[in-house]
Amino acid sequence: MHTQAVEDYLKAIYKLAEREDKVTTSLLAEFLDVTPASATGMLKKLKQMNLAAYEPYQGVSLTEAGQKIALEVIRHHRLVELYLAEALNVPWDRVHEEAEKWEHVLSEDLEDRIDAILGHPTADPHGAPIPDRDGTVAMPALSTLTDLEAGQKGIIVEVSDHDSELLRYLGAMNLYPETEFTVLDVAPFNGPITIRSENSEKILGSEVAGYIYVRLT
Amino acid sequence: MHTQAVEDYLKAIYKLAEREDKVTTSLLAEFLDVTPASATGMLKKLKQMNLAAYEPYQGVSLTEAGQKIALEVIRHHRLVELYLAEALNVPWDRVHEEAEKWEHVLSEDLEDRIDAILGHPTADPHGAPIPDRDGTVAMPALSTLTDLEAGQKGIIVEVSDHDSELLRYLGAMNLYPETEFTVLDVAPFNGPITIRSENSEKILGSEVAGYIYVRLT
DNA sequence: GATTTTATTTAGGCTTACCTAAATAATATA
DNA sequence: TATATTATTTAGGTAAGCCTAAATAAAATC
Repeated sequence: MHTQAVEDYLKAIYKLAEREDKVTTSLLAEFLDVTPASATGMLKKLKQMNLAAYEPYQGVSLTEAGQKIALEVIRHHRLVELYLAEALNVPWDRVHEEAEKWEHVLSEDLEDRIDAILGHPTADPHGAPIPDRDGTVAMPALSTLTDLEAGQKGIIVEVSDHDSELLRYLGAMNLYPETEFTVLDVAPFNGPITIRSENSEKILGSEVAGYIYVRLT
Repeated sequence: MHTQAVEDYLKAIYKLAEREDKVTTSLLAEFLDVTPASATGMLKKLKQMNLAAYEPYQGVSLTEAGQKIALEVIRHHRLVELYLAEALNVPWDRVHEEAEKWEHVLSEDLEDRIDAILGHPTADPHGAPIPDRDGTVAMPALSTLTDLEAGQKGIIVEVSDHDSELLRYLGAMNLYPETEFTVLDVAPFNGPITIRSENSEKILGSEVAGYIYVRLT
């Protein structure tokens, strides 16, 4: 078993690598809310443990072993999030922070029980995919709502879970994963996007729209 | 929030004080599986924080503040144990170790949800009382099975949860809390005790019988 | 190409909670 | 009472994981 800090770093590197082409020390440090110096120290350690490929000044990436652990942690996290939402009715804007603590104390046995009770789910409450036990994840190429044009129809697949304020806002508008919609209007110059879903019109600013990942239907 | 080590020490002191008239450094150290020197260090710290009354060479006891925290931790632990057993079907000989990890990451909000789902229970799967939110515990004076004589009837209230081997043994015999029984025979010289419960006779060695807490009916 | 700015690393410290070994206090025994 | 045994504490050290400040490398700008 690795320390919580090691697990957190691996998870962070994995997540950053998904959306940045180079994971730098300072990016990682900012993400984890530590100083770059602390991140440097941990990166050396991760390299030492063969969990990350790291060359000074050149950024970092995960080794296969590191990625495996990262995916295990993410699997724990997302299973717990879903369990909290489904079984304990924790509102979706709070599951993230609770799961952040639980993911590190979940035994494999309990993971299996939760997985079974939930019926081997494939996505967490925000629509993020739950990695398999063996470390495979479905990673469909998604658009964000800002990529669409008036007239297009789609379905919400996932929403960013980093800001709970955003989640409350979306929840209040009933914009959850699986929600279908039609784009009615896209105002120019990064203006608001108007959509129709569940028979009501909703107007979203472009920043919010950028946090909503969709699939065209 | 206190560190996990602080919480563990407070809980240990509370539990030891229940059954020993003096909680010494070495007793505590043995219970927590650390060296007496380490325990001394933590006791100084707990005194410093006003959580424990401690005089060198004189043993330790909890202050009111310390006891409050200890009871909160124990409440968390026992609620989680029960939840694991009821909701996730974790066998009763394993709930203790899982709860040991969870008790430190349980938010008050989640505690409330679990408490409500379980219907505000008063005892964990081993029959140990669950402290109230405000820190009150029912502490009935219990006998152990070894205190009884042939012919007496009783009900199992609680069993010791420290040894999972014991729990499996008792579980195999269906001797859970709430089980009613009649003492048929008590062999002399700490010999085996024969009881009848659920229409079958069971013979228990005196060591095992000493771990079973009962109430006469 | 020289200089400034930004990114990153190194150096040295801190805290928590543990350890071992040595010293001292309390208790038991002769 | 003197001595031996046991219990406890003190002293000094280790490992993680964080910090700040100073040094250095890389990139951007003149």
